[in-house]
Amino acid sequence: MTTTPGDRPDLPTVPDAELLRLDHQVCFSLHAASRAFGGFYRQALKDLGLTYSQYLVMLVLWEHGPQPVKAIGERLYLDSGTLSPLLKRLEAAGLVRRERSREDERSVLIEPTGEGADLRDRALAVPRSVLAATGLSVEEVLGLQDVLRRLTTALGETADAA
Amino acid sequence: MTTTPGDRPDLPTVPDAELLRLDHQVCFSLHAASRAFGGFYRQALKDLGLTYSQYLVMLVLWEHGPQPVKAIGERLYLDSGTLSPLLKRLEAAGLVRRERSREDERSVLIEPTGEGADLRDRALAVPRSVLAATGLSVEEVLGLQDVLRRLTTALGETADAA
DNA sequence: CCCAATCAAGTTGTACACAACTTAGTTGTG
DNA sequence: CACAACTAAGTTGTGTACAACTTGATTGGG
Repeated sequence: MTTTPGDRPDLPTVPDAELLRLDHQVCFSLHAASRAFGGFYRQALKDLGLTYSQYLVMLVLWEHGPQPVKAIGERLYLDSGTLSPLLKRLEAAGLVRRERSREDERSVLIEPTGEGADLRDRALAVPRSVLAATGLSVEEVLGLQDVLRRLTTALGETADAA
Repeated sequence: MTTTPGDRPDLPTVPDAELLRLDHQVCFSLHAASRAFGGFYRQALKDLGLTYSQYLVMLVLWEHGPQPVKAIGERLYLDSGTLSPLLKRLEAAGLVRRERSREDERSVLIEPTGEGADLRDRALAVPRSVLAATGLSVEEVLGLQDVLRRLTTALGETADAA
């Protein structure tokens, strides 16, 4: 016990109840903020006919062009169990095409349709309203992202270790 | 590029692509961090037989005692659509009792069983390992929480407005 | 007193997320 | 060449989230 994360020699004597409360607040405030974001995006994306996760996939396609399911999954940290049905829904909505690769028959290439590509212009309104809605300064946003990325990396590594 | 974030008067001229990318990173890094946390908790809670959300409910019950579904929902920002099935699973696991209130027959009181109360001691190990796994200093954790809480509030308010 | 509005839970339907598994295609090595 | 190991998608099952709705209880205004 008495885990000392780095820079202070005197934080060991944190009582159980405090630790529990601190922990509760970290994981929970993150969870709550993520869901609040989800709620905002649900509104903002409603007339584009996209869910938040579908929007993330379209962002990847708009930014990096056609690519296999695997590559999309690596960018978004999602596996085929999540992406396969999601991509089928995007296909059913007429926004992407799914095409089995000739070079490697295991791979399926995802590419935006004309309609999917056109959607990008309308999607530009979304980030503007989101940025305004956060009420955060740009410095805070950048700082937040830095902490979150380190957190994601650290948690990912310990998960691998376990 | 005109990458002058924040404190200058000339930030309006942020090009579309930048805005889109910034936005992508905020919502996505939050989403990714939240899911990384989820993965870590999945491991840490496995031998307690709890999911992350069930753990949050138990935290509320351990900290504030027996209370109606409504109150739990207000603390965790969850509605009955999420809580009702979750609480049934906790009941089936023998960790809580659900009892219709006599004063107000609409309300259902949730209270930990003996087994549910006992689980608290074993759960104390979880926050220790989580705190260690984050790799963050206490200052960073507190700063993070502050930003996240303001973010949640701000996004919640604009959602109400819409 | 009565009934419309409100309220707490629960239900239904959709969409992630993810573990565990299956299927089919590819690759490296003996 | 053969075949085991690996890989990419997809499938299945469980568990959140959340909108929209239903049910039954409570309450406030006329």
